[in-house]
Amino acid sequence: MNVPTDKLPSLAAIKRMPMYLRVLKRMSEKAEFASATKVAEELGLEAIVVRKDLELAEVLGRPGVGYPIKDLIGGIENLLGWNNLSDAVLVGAGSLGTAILGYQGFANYGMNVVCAFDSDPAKEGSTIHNKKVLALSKMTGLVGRMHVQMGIITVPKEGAQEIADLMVAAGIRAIWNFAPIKLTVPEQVDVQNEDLAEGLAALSVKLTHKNKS
Amino acid sequence: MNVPTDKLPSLAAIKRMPMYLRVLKRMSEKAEFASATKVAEELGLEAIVVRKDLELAEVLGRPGVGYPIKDLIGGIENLLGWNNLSDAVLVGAGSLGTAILGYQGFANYGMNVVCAFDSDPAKEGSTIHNKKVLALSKMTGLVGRMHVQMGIITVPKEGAQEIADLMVAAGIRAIWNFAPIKLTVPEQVDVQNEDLAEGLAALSVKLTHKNKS
DNA sequence: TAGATTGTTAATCGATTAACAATC
DNA sequence: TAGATTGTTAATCGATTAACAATC
Repeated sequence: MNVPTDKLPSLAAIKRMPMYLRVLKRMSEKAEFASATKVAEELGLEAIVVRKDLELAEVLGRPGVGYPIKDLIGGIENLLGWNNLSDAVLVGAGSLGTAILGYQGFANYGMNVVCAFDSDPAKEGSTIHNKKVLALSKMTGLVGRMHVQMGIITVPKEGAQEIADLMVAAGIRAIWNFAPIKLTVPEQVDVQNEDLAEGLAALSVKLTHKNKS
Repeated sequence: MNVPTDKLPSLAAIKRMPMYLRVLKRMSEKAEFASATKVAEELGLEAIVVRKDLELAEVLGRPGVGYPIKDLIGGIENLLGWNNLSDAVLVGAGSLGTAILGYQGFANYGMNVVCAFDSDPAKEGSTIHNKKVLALSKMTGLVGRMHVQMGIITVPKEGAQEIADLMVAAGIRAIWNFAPIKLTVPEQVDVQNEDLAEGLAALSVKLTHKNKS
C-alpha cells in the first residue's frame, strides 16, 4: 500500500519544521491563513525557503492568500509523526537528564517521557519534574510492557554503550543520545546524537574570525 | 596583515571538529600518529570525509603514516579559537542553565563560564556546580569589567530578547541562545541558536518512516 | 620494494535560490 | 483589474565522494 513516492524530505528541511510549528501555532490564534512571506519574515528566513519547505506538509496554498494554518500544522505534525505521541524513557537523572525531564512542551513535539531510570540507588523512588525515577533494573520490563519506542540517554559517556545495549534488547527502536560517543547499535535502530560542542564550535569560529579581521 | 586566503571552512566541517578533538585526545595517549582511516573507523565516518576535514587544521600528514596527533589537536584548536579560553556568562539558572553550568569539559571546548545570573532573588547568592549565581542587575558591570565576549541564554523564551539586549549593551559579541525564539541583535553580534526539537524531529521522521514501511 | 596513506583535482550529489506562469 | 502569492521547473551553489599520482 504505497503512496505515490513523495519527494523525499531533506534533513535540513525536517530540522526547520519545529520552528515553523511554533510560529504557525502562534499565528493560528490571530489568523486563518499564513503566507510563506509572512512566516519567513517572522523567522528571518527567505520566503522561497519557507515555500519549498512547506511543500512537504502537502497542503495546498491559495495564491495571493497563503496556506490554511490549521491544515499546515496538521500536515507538518503528520510528516514528523507528531500527531500521536510516542512514549519515551530517559536513562541518567543527572543535571542534563533533569533539564530534559523539565522541558515543557515535549508534548508539542510528539513525545511523552514516561519515566526516568538511574543506577544510583539514592535517586531511586524520587520524582523529578513530576516524573518518577526508577531503578535501572526495572527498565527492560517496563519498556517491553508498554512497547516504548524511544530512549533518551543522558548518562556519562562511559556508561552510554551499556545503556544503549539494554535499550535495544528491551525493544527500543530509536535512541536520542546525549553522550559524546559513537554508539554501536543494530542497523534497524535509529540513533540521533546531540553534541552541544557542535554549536559552540560554530559560534567560536565566527567569534575568532571576527576578532582577527 | 592577511594570510594567503585559506579555503573557507564549511560549517558542516566545523561542527565535526569537536568529535575529532575528542577522538584525537584519546588516541594521543597511545600513539603519536593517527591516520584518517583510523579516525574515520573510530567515528563511523568515511576516510575521505576525515581527510578533507583535517585539511582545515593545516597540519602536514605523512603518506603511509598519518598525521602527528599533537599537531593536529593544536591545529584544530587554533581553527576554532579554542587554544585560549573565552570567558562567558550564563543567564537563567533554571534546569537547563544548571545542566550547562555542570557540563564538564567546557574547558576542552575553549570556554570558561565565569558565573551565572538570574532575576529570581531566591537564587541570588547561591552556587551551582561551583559557579556563583548573581543578580541580573550585576551583569552589565561584570561583563564590561572583565571584557566577557560570550553570553549564554537559558531563560524562558518570553525573557530571551530582553536578556539579549542587555548582553549586547554590555558589550557581548557572541550569544549562545537556548530559547526557542529568533533574537534580534546588531549584525556584528553572532548568535548561535540551539533547538533540541531539531534533533527530535530528525529522529521522529526516521521512526515514523520505519513504522510505515 | 610493497603497502598504506596523503594531498589535490575532478565528478557527483543534494540543497538553496532564482524565475515565472498560473491563480486567488 | 491589480497585487500578492502559490507551485513548479531550471540555475546556482556548496558539500560530499571518487580518483589517482606522489611519497613515506
